[in-house]
Amino acid sequence: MGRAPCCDKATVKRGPWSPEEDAMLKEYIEKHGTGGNWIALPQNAGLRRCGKSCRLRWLNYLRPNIKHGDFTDFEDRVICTLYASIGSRWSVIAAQLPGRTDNDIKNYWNTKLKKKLMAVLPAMISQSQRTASLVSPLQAASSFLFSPLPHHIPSPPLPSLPSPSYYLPLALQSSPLTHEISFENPMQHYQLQKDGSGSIAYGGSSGDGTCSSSEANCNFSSTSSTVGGTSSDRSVSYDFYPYHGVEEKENLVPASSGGGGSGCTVGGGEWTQKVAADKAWGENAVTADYGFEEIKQLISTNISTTSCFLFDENKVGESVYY
DNA sequence: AAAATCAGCAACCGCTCGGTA
DNA sequence: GTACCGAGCGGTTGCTGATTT
Repeated sequence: MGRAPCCDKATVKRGPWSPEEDAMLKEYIEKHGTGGNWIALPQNAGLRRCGKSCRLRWLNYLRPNIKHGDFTDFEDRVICTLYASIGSRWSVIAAQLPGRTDNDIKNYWNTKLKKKLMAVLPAMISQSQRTASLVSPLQAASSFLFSPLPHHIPSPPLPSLPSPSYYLPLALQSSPLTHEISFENPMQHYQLQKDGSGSIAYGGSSGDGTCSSSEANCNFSSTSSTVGGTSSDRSVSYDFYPYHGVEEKENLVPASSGGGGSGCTVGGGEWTQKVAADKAWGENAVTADYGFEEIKQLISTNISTTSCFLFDENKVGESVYY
């Protein structure tokens, strides 16, 4: 037996919304709010629409401060970085981009961003293979696609951040920041140091957790991490997007209790994702025929190498977790 | 100029999750 | 403890305008 439909499809209007319907819905919600009951709302508002349809229309189109149109490089980066970290959780990604809806981002990814990456990656991969570059194909692709972020983004001081070292992509950082503050503070400078296990962990500096607009090394994005030291000492400066709004299970796990120094784990392992070893850039031949998963894995691999810095010199090609 | 193809996006569908009786 | 219900989410569909043949 199937689930009962949420509304009577025979009496409910479907398809595109007319301006009149938009006006009715907008007027009703502005006057009365949603009342936390989308099912009853269309009837109260005098609309012959399904409650779900009303909700969708409001959230994706009529809600105030909705941004439509071109996505900026900054938004592209946020989407790519978060997609690599958490996958297709569009609502979470949308929460990081004020004015953007999950539907918008999803459409944008599927129609443009994915293709953009696909178009550039093959060339970048072959280049990195030719030059045995330390820069991953996706890093190169990202640099190619996205110009550096402007340094004039206002950055009021951030609250202190936890100081322990972490083995997680900082894109998964659960921050107490408000949405607005988070947006105003898209960058956070972290120092990474190689630890004794061969992995490199984050070392957040709680006392100096600000990133003023005048700081020249505020190069947000995992794909544009700058190597702050020599390749031998592997001291790396890393700038990240303070991610918040994730569930408890996604919270950072301190290195001391986490993956034992051999991997990047998330929560109780529920979000642990295996990245196929043979997708590791530079390790094996990579074809230009990328599918959705391949792109994700490539990005993930990139995140692993630039955000987690978990490449184990002794076990090259071993599965990487994040 | 017309037909075919492509791309973008709004909207729908069905599932999961959380709250509650 | 469980069944039910509504909200929310992500995947998919289908319409429409743009572009190509």
